[in-house]
Amino acid sequence: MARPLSPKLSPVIIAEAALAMVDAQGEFTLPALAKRLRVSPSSLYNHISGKADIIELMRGQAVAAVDVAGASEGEPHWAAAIRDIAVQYRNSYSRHPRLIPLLTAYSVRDETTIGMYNVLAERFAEAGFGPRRILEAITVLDNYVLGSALDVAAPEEVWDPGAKASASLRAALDAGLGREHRADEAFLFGLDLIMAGLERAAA
Amino acid sequence: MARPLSPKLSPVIIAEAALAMVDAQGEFTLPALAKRLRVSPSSLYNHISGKADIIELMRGQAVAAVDVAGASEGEPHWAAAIRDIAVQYRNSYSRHPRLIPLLTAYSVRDETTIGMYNVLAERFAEAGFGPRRILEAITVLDNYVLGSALDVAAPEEVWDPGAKASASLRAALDAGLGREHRADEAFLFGLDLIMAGLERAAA
DNA sequence: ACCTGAACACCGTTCAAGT
DNA sequence: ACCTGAACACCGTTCAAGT
Repeated sequence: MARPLSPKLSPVIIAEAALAMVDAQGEFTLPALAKRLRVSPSSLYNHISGKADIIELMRGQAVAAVDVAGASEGEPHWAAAIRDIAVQYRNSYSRHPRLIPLLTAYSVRDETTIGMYNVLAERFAEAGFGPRRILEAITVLDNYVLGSALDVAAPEEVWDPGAKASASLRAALDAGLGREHRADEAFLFGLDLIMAGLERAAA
Repeated sequence: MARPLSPKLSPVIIAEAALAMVDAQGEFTLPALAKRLRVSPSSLYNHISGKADIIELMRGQAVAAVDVAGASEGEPHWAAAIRDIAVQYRNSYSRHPRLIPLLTAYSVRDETTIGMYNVLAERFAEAGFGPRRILEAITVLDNYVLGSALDVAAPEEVWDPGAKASASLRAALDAGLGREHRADEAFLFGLDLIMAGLERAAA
Protein backbone atom coordinates (compact mmCIF):
# COMPACT_ATOMS: atom_id res chain seq x y z
CA MET A 1 0.00 0.00 0.00
CA ALA A 2 1.43 3.35 1.12
CA ARG A 3 1.21 6.35 -1.19
CA PRO A 4 -1.26 5.56 -3.99
CA LEU A 5 -0.89 7.10 -7.45
CA SER A 6 -3.84 9.42 -6.95
CA PRO A 7 -4.70 10.51 -3.40
CA LYS A 8 -7.64 8.72 -1.81
CA LEU A 9 -8.43 11.68 0.40
CA SER A 10 -8.88 15.44 0.32
CA PRO A 11 -10.43 17.96 2.74
CA VAL A 12 -13.64 18.06 0.69
CA ILE A 13 -13.91 14.27 0.49
CA ILE A 14 -13.40 14.06 4.25
CA ALA A 15 -15.93 16.81 4.94
CA GLU A 16 -18.59 15.19 2.75
CA ALA A 17 -18.19 11.81 4.36
CA ALA A 18 -18.21 13.29 7.86
CA LEU A 19 -21.33 15.32 7.07
CA ALA A 20 -23.09 12.20 5.81
CA MET A 21 -22.23 10.46 9.06
CA VAL A 22 -23.48 13.37 11.15
CA ASP A 23 -26.70 13.56 9.16
CA ALA A 24 -27.28 9.87 9.72
CA GLN A 25 -26.12 9.40 13.28
CA GLY A 26 -25.72 12.83 14.83
CA GLU A 27 -22.05 12.29 15.54
CA PHE A 28 -18.86 10.96 14.06
CA THR A 29 -15.61 9.44 15.21
CA LEU A 30 -12.33 9.38 13.37
CA PRO A 31 -12.08 5.59 13.30
CA ALA A 32 -15.60 5.28 11.86
CA LEU A 33 -14.93 8.04 9.36
CA ALA A 34 -11.69 6.37 8.29
CA LYS A 35 -13.48 3.06 7.87
CA ARG A 36 -16.14 4.65 5.66
CA LEU A 37 -13.37 6.08 3.49
CA ARG A 38 -11.52 2.74 3.47
CA VAL A 39 -8.49 4.33 5.01
CA SER A 40 -6.54 4.14 8.22
CA PRO A 41 -7.44 6.75 10.91
CA SER A 42 -3.95 8.17 10.87
CA SER A 43 -4.21 8.86 7.13
CA LEU A 44 -6.72 11.60 7.83
CA TYR A 45 -3.99 13.68 9.42
CA ASN A 46 -2.32 14.18 6.06
CA HIS A 47 -5.27 16.42 5.10
CA ILE A 48 -6.74 17.82 8.27
CA SER A 49 -5.25 19.00 11.53
CA GLY A 50 -7.69 17.25 13.83
CA LYS A 51 -11.32 16.66 14.60
CA ALA A 52 -12.07 20.36 15.14
CA ASP A 53 -10.77 21.05 11.66
CA ILE A 54 -13.21 18.56 10.17
CA ILE A 55 -16.08 20.27 11.97
CA GLU A 56 -15.06 23.61 10.49
CA LEU A 57 -14.92 22.02 7.03
CA MET A 58 -18.44 20.70 7.53
CA ARG A 59 -19.66 24.18 8.40
CA GLY A 60 -18.29 25.46 5.11
CA GLN A 61 -19.88 22.58 3.24
CA ALA A 62 -23.28 23.23 4.81
CA VAL A 63 -23.28 26.94 4.14
CA ALA A 64 -21.64 26.87 0.70
CA ALA A 65 -25.02 27.00 -1.04
CA VAL A 66 -25.95 30.40 0.37
CA ASP A 67 -26.11 32.85 -2.51
CA VAL A 68 -25.21 36.17 -0.99
CA ALA A 69 -24.54 37.89 -4.29
CA GLY A 70 -28.04 37.29 -5.62
CA ALA A 71 -29.67 38.75 -2.57
CA SER A 72 -27.21 41.58 -2.57
CA GLU A 73 -27.51 42.78 -6.16
CA GLY A 74 -30.88 41.62 -7.41
CA GLU A 75 -33.00 42.85 -4.57
CA PRO A 76 -33.61 46.59 -4.42
CA HIS A 77 -35.15 46.80 -0.95
CA TRP A 78 -32.67 46.37 1.87
CA ALA A 79 -35.14 44.63 4.18
CA ALA A 80 -36.14 42.11 1.52
CA ALA A 81 -32.49 41.37 0.75
CA ILE A 82 -31.68 40.82 4.41
CA ARG A 83 -34.72 38.67 4.94
CA ASP A 84 -33.70 36.56 1.98
CA ILE A 85 -30.21 36.02 3.36
CA ALA A 86 -31.55 35.05 6.77
CA VAL A 87 -33.89 32.51 5.21
CA GLN A 88 -31.13 31.02 3.06
CA TYR A 89 -28.75 30.92 6.00
CA ARG A 90 -31.22 29.16 8.22
CA ASN A 91 -32.27 26.74 5.48
CA SER A 92 -28.67 25.71 4.90
CA TYR A 93 -28.34 24.70 8.49
CA SER A 94 -31.69 23.00 8.67
CA ARG A 95 -30.57 20.68 5.86
CA HIS A 96 -28.05 19.35 8.37
CA PRO A 97 -29.78 19.88 11.69
CA ARG A 98 -27.66 17.44 13.63
CA LEU A 99 -24.54 19.32 12.65
CA ILE A 100 -25.48 22.41 14.60
CA PRO A 101 -24.76 21.16 18.11
CA LEU A 102 -21.27 20.33 16.91
CA LEU A 103 -20.74 23.82 15.53
CA THR A 104 -21.73 25.75 18.61
CA ALA A 105 -18.51 25.04 20.43
CA TYR A 106 -16.31 26.57 17.77
CA SER A 107 -15.84 30.00 16.25
CA VAL A 108 -16.58 30.97 12.68
CA ARG A 109 -13.91 31.49 10.10
CA ASP A 110 -15.93 30.26 7.19
CA GLU A 111 -15.72 32.55 4.16
CA THR A 112 -19.35 32.26 3.12
CA THR A 113 -20.49 33.24 6.58
CA ILE A 114 -18.19 36.22 6.71
CA GLY A 115 -19.30 37.25 3.22
CA MET A 116 -22.83 37.17 4.52
CA TYR A 117 -21.98 39.44 7.43
CA ASN A 118 -20.47 41.84 4.95
CA VAL A 119 -23.59 42.08 2.84
CA LEU A 120 -25.76 42.45 5.91
CA ALA A 121 -23.62 45.29 7.20
CA GLU A 122 -23.78 47.12 3.89
CA ARG A 123 -27.51 46.73 3.62
CA PHE A 124 -28.12 47.95 7.15
CA ALA A 125 -25.87 50.94 6.46
CA GLU A 126 -27.91 51.65 3.37
CA ALA A 127 -31.01 51.60 5.58
CA GLY A 128 -29.50 54.35 7.68
CA PHE A 129 -28.32 52.42 10.73
CA GLY A 130 -25.19 53.57 12.53
CA PRO A 131 -22.25 51.23 13.22
CA ARG A 132 -23.32 50.18 16.68
CA ARG A 133 -26.89 49.51 15.64
CA ILE A 134 -25.62 47.53 12.67
CA LEU A 135 -23.66 45.23 14.93
CA GLU A 136 -26.70 44.79 17.14
CA ALA A 137 -28.98 44.03 14.22
CA ILE A 138 -26.60 41.45 12.76
CA THR A 139 -26.20 39.90 16.19
CA VAL A 140 -29.95 39.65 16.63
CA LEU A 141 -30.42 37.97 13.27
CA ASP A 142 -27.49 35.63 13.81
CA ASN A 143 -28.71 34.60 17.24
CA TYR A 144 -32.20 34.01 16.00
CA VAL A 145 -31.12 31.99 12.97
CA LEU A 146 -28.80 29.79 15.02
CA GLY A 147 -31.39 29.26 17.73
CA SER A 148 -33.97 28.36 15.12
CA ALA A 149 -31.62 25.94 13.44
CA LEU A 150 -31.06 24.28 16.81
CA ASP A 151 -34.82 23.88 17.06
CA VAL A 152 -34.79 21.77 13.90
CA ALA A 153 -32.08 19.58 15.38
CA ALA A 154 -33.84 19.11 18.69
CA PRO A 155 -35.70 15.86 19.19
CA GLU A 156 -39.48 16.14 19.30
CA GLU A 157 -39.50 15.21 23.00
CA VAL A 158 -38.15 18.63 23.79
CA TRP A 159 -41.76 19.60 23.78
CA ASP A 160 -43.19 16.77 25.78
CA PRO A 161 -43.71 18.01 29.31
CA GLY A 162 -45.77 14.96 30.25
CA ALA A 163 -48.57 15.56 32.69
CA LYS A 164 -47.19 18.88 33.84
CA ALA A 165 -48.60 20.91 30.95
CA SER A 166 -51.18 23.57 31.64
CA ALA A 167 -54.34 23.65 29.54
CA SER A 168 -52.99 26.41 27.32
CA LEU A 169 -49.69 24.65 26.73
CA ARG A 170 -51.40 21.33 26.11
CA ALA A 171 -53.69 22.90 23.48
CA ALA A 172 -50.77 24.64 21.82
CA LEU A 173 -48.76 21.44 21.66
CA ASP A 174 -51.70 19.48 20.27
CA ALA A 175 -52.28 22.13 17.63
CA GLY A 176 -48.75 22.29 16.38
CA LEU A 177 -46.70 19.29 17.32
CA GLY A 178 -45.95 16.70 14.72
CA ARG A 179 -46.80 19.14 11.96
CA GLU A 180 -44.20 18.68 9.31
CA HIS A 181 -43.29 22.30 8.90
CA ARG A 182 -43.85 23.44 12.44
CA ALA A 183 -40.28 24.64 12.90
CA ASP A 184 -40.26 26.39 9.52
CA GLU A 185 -43.47 28.29 10.18
CA ALA A 186 -42.34 29.40 13.59
CA PHE A 187 -39.04 30.56 12.13
CA LEU A 188 -40.72 32.69 9.47
CA PHE A 189 -43.20 34.09 11.96
CA GLY A 190 -40.40 35.29 14.21
CA LEU A 191 -38.24 36.49 11.35
CA ASP A 192 -41.06 38.69 10.11
CA LEU A 193 -41.54 40.12 13.60
CA ILE A 194 -37.86 41.02 13.70
CA MET A 195 -37.76 42.42 10.18
CA ALA A 196 -40.84 44.54 10.78
CA GLY A 197 -39.22 45.88 13.91
CA LEU A 198 -36.01 46.71 12.06
CA GLU A 199 -37.94 48.50 9.34
CA ARG A 200 -39.70 50.61 11.93
CA ALA A 201 -36.39 51.32 13.62
CA ALA A 202 -34.97 52.51 10.30
CA ALA A 203 -37.80 54.90 9.63
CA MET B 1 -12.91 2.70 52.64
CA ALA B 2 -16.10 1.55 50.97
CA ARG B 3 -19.43 2.85 52.18
CA PRO B 4 -18.80 5.88 54.39
CA LEU B 5 -21.16 6.74 57.24
CA SER B 6 -22.56 9.71 55.41
CA PRO B 7 -22.54 9.66 51.60
CA LYS B 8 -19.83 11.72 49.95
CA LEU B 9 -21.92 12.29 46.85
CA SER B 10 -25.40 13.33 45.71
CA PRO B 11 -26.84 14.46 42.38
CA VAL B 12 -26.69 18.10 43.50
CA ILE B 13 -23.11 17.83 44.70
CA ILE B 14 -22.13 16.24 41.40
CA ALA B 15 -23.99 18.85 39.35
CA GLU B 16 -22.39 21.74 41.22
CA ALA B 17 -18.90 20.37 40.81
CA ALA B 18 -19.46 19.62 37.13
CA LEU B 19 -20.85 23.09 36.53
CA ALA B 20 -17.83 24.64 38.19
CA MET B 21 -15.60 22.63 35.90
CA VAL B 22 -17.56 23.64 32.80
CA ASP B 23 -17.50 27.29 33.84
CA ALA B 24 -13.75 27.12 34.26
CA GLN B 25 -12.72 24.92 31.35
CA GLY B 26 -15.69 24.60 29.02
CA GLU B 27 -15.83 20.85 29.40
CA PHE B 28 -15.63 18.07 31.94
CA THR B 29 -14.66 14.43 32.06
CA LEU B 30 -15.79 11.85 34.57
CA PRO B 31 -12.28 11.05 35.79
CA ALA B 32 -11.54 14.75 36.38
CA LEU B 33 -14.91 15.27 38.06
CA ALA B 34 -14.30 12.27 40.30
CA LYS B 35 -10.87 13.56 41.22
CA ARG B 36 -12.30 16.95 42.16
CA LEU B 37 -14.79 15.21 44.43
CA ARG B 38 -12.04 12.94 45.84
CA VAL B 39 -13.85 9.88 44.69
CA SER B 40 -13.38 7.07 42.23
CA PRO B 41 -15.00 7.53 38.78
CA SER B 42 -17.15 4.48 39.23
CA SER B 43 -18.63 5.91 42.43
CA LEU B 44 -20.48 8.51 40.39
CA TYR B 45 -22.69 5.78 38.97
CA ASN B 46 -24.35 5.26 42.32
CA HIS B 47 -26.00 8.65 41.88
CA ILE B 48 -26.24 9.34 38.17
CA SER B 49 -26.90 7.16 35.17
CA GLY B 50 -24.16 8.54 32.95
CA LYS B 51 -22.61 11.66 31.55
CA ALA B 52 -25.80 12.76 29.80
CA ASP B 53 -27.58 12.65 33.13
CA ILE B 54 -25.03 15.02 34.65
CA ILE B 55 -25.56 17.47 31.81
CA GLU B 56 -29.29 17.42 32.44
CA LEU B 57 -28.65 18.08 36.15
CA MET B 58 -26.48 21.06 35.23
CA ARG B 59 -29.28 22.48 33.12
CA GLY B 60 -31.59 22.32 36.12
CA GLN B 61 -28.97 23.94 38.31
CA ALA B 62 -28.45 26.79 35.86
CA VAL B 63 -32.11 27.53 35.39
CA ALA B 64 -33.24 26.98 38.98
CA ALA B 65 -33.01 30.69 39.76
CA VAL B 66 -35.69 31.68 37.25
CA ASP B 67 -38.67 33.01 39.16
CA VAL B 68 -41.65 32.19 37.02
CA ALA B 69 -44.20 32.76 39.75
CA GLY B 70 -43.17 36.34 40.34
CA ALA B 71 -43.48 37.23 36.70
CA SER B 72 -46.70 35.33 36.47
CA GLU B 73 -48.60 36.83 39.38
CA GLY B 74 -47.08 40.20 40.05
CA GLU B 75 -47.12 41.57 36.55
CA PRO B 76 -50.48 42.67 35.18
CA HIS B 77 -49.51 43.15 31.56
CA TRP B 78 -48.97 39.91 29.64
CA ALA B 79 -46.24 41.33 27.41
CA ALA B 80 -44.27 42.67 30.37
CA ALA B 81 -44.55 39.34 32.16
CA ILE B 82 -43.35 37.42 29.12
CA ARG B 83 -40.51 39.83 28.52
CA ASP B 84 -39.43 39.43 32.13
CA ILE B 85 -39.35 35.65 31.83
CA ALA B 86 -37.34 35.78 28.63
CA VAL B 87 -34.80 38.08 30.27
CA GLN B 88 -34.49 35.86 33.33
CA TYR B 89 -34.23 32.76 31.21
CA ARG B 90 -31.49 34.20 29.07
CA ASN B 91 -29.63 35.62 32.06
CA SER B 92 -29.59 32.23 33.76
CA TYR B 93 -27.85 30.72 30.80
CA SER B 94 -25.46 33.58 30.32
CA ARG B 95 -24.19 33.01 33.85
CA HIS B 96 -22.87 29.69 32.55
CA PRO B 97 -22.17 30.43 28.90
CA ARG B 98 -19.87 27.50 28.35
CA LEU B 99 -22.59 25.11 29.45
CA ILE B 100 -24.84 25.91 26.51
CA PRO B 101 -22.99 24.03 23.79
CA LEU B 102 -23.27 20.93 25.97
CA LEU B 103 -27.01 21.38 26.37
CA THR B 104 -27.90 21.72 22.72
CA ALA B 105 -27.49 18.03 22.00
CA TYR B 106 -30.07 16.95 24.53
CA SER B 107 -33.78 17.43 25.04
CA VAL B 108 -35.37 19.33 27.89
CA ARG B 109 -37.08 17.62 30.76
CA ASP B 110 -36.16 20.18 33.34
CA GLU B 111 -39.08 21.20 35.55
CA THR B 112 -38.25 24.89 35.75
CA THR B 113 -38.11 25.13 31.98
CA ILE B 114 -41.41 23.35 31.55
CA GLY B 115 -42.97 25.55 34.23
CA MET B 116 -41.81 28.51 32.22
CA TYR B 117 -43.44 27.20 29.06
CA ASN B 118 -46.65 26.85 31.01
CA VAL B 119 -46.69 30.44 32.14
CA LEU B 120 -45.81 31.66 28.68
CA ALA B 121 -48.67 29.66 27.17
CA GLU B 122 -51.16 31.05 29.66
CA ARG B 123 -50.04 34.60 29.13
CA PHE B 124 -50.22 34.33 25.37
CA ALA B 125 -53.69 32.83 25.66
CA GLU B 126 -54.66 35.77 27.83
CA ALA B 127 -53.41 38.04 25.06
CA GLY B 128 -55.85 36.42 22.67
CA PHE B 129 -53.53 34.12 20.71
CA GLY B 130 -54.88 30.82 19.45
CA PRO B 131 -53.14 27.49 20.21
CA ARG B 132 -51.09 27.34 17.06
CA ARG B 133 -49.93 30.93 17.34
CA ILE B 134 -49.05 30.30 20.97
CA LEU B 135 -46.76 27.46 20.01
CA GLU B 136 -45.14 29.63 17.37
CA ALA B 137 -44.62 32.53 19.75
CA ILE B 138 -43.05 30.32 22.42
CA THR B 139 -40.84 28.71 19.80
CA VAL B 140 -39.68 32.10 18.56
CA LEU B 141 -38.80 33.27 22.06
CA ASP B 142 -37.10 30.01 22.94
CA ASN B 143 -35.03 30.00 19.76
CA TYR B 144 -34.01 33.59 20.26
CA VAL B 145 -33.06 33.13 23.89
CA LEU B 146 -30.99 30.04 23.18
CA GLY B 147 -29.28 31.62 20.21
CA SER B 148 -28.49 34.69 22.28
CA ALA B 149 -27.11 32.58 25.08
CA LEU B 150 -24.84 30.86 22.58
CA ASP B 151 -23.60 34.26 21.57
CA VAL B 152 -22.34 34.82 25.11
CA ALA B 153 -20.53 31.50 25.01
CA ALA B 154 -18.91 32.12 21.64
CA PRO B 155 -15.32 33.28 21.65
CA GLU B 156 -14.75 36.84 20.56
CA GLU B 157 -12.98 35.67 17.40
CA VAL B 158 -16.33 34.66 15.99
CA TRP B 159 -16.46 38.25 14.93
CA ASP B 160 -12.99 38.62 13.55
CA PRO B 161 -13.16 38.27 9.78
CA GLY B 162 -9.62 39.50 9.30
CA ALA B 163 -8.98 41.56 6.21
CA LYS B 164 -12.16 40.40 4.50
CA ALA B 165 -14.45 42.82 6.27
CA SER B 166 -16.25 45.46 4.22
CA ALA B 167 -16.13 49.06 5.39
CA SER B 168 -19.58 48.85 6.98
CA LEU B 169 -18.76 45.64 8.82
CA ARG B 170 -15.40 46.96 9.94
CA ALA B 171 -17.01 50.09 11.37
CA ALA B 172 -19.70 48.07 13.12
CA LEU B 173 -17.13 45.75 14.66
CA ASP B 174 -14.98 48.65 15.81
CA ALA B 175 -17.98 50.33 17.35
CA GLY B 176 -19.22 47.35 19.30
CA LEU B 177 -16.59 44.71 19.77
CA GLY B 178 -14.95 44.37 23.10
CA ARG B 179 -17.70 46.37 24.76
CA GLU B 180 -18.46 44.64 27.98
CA HIS B 181 -22.21 44.43 27.55
CA ARG B 182 -22.31 44.09 23.79
CA ALA B 183 -24.13 40.73 23.89
CA ASP B 184 -26.58 41.97 26.51
CA GLU B 185 -27.52 45.09 24.60
CA ALA B 186 -28.00 43.19 21.36
CA PHE B 187 -30.17 40.67 23.18
CA LEU B 188 -32.44 43.34 24.62
CA PHE B 189 -32.64 45.18 21.32
CA GLY B 190 -33.87 42.04 19.56
CA LEU B 191 -36.15 41.01 22.38
CA ASP B 192 -37.91 44.36 22.23
CA LEU B 193 -38.32 44.02 18.48
CA ILE B 194 -39.95 40.64 18.99
CA MET B 195 -42.16 41.78 21.88
CA ALA B 196 -43.33 44.82 19.96
CA GLY B 197 -44.21 42.57 17.07
CA LEU B 198 -46.13 40.21 19.32
CA GLU B 199 -48.06 43.08 20.84
CA ARG B 200 -49.06 44.31 17.42
CA ALA B 201 -50.05 40.78 16.44
CA ALA B 202 -52.26 40.58 19.51
CA ALA B 203 -54.09 43.80 18.75
C1' DA C 1 -26.65 1.82 50.25
C1' DC C 2 -22.41 3.43 48.67
C1' DC C 3 -17.42 3.32 47.54
C1' DT C 4 -13.37 0.83 45.34
C1' DG C 5 -10.27 -1.19 41.84
C1' DA C 6 -9.80 -3.83 37.94
C1' DA C 7 -11.35 -4.44 33.49
C1' DC C 8 -13.44 -3.43 28.80
C1' DA C 9 -14.07 -1.38 24.44
C1' DC C 10 -13.27 2.78 22.63
C1' DC C 11 -11.41 7.41 21.46
C1' DG C 12 -8.06 11.24 19.24
C1' DT C 13 -3.43 11.88 18.06
C1' DT C 14 1.62 10.95 17.10
C1' DC C 15 5.24 8.96 14.67
C1' DA C 16 8.55 5.92 12.46
C1' DA C 17 8.37 3.21 8.41
C1' DG C 18 7.21 2.45 3.76
C1' DT C 19 6.69 3.93 -1.38
C1' DA D 1 3.31 13.51 -0.85
C1' DC D 2 0.46 10.22 1.20
C1' DC D 3 -0.86 5.81 3.46
C1' DT D 4 0.07 2.24 7.15
C1' DG D 5 0.42 0.00 11.72
C1' DA D 6 1.87 0.29 16.22
C1' DA D 7 1.79 2.95 20.13
C1' DC D 8 0.20 6.43 23.76
C1' DA D 9 -2.66 8.60 27.01
C1' DC D 10 -7.23 8.99 27.76
C1' DC D 11 -12.22 8.32 27.87
C1' DG D 12 -17.12 6.40 29.60
C1' DT D 13 -19.07 2.47 31.64
C1' DT D 14 -19.58 -2.18 33.98
C1' DC D 15 -19.13 -5.19 37.68
C1' DA D 16 -17.54 -8.14 41.39
C1' DA D 17 -15.89 -7.21 45.88
C1' DG D 18 -15.96 -4.90 50.09
C1' DT D 19 -18.49 -2.70 54.32
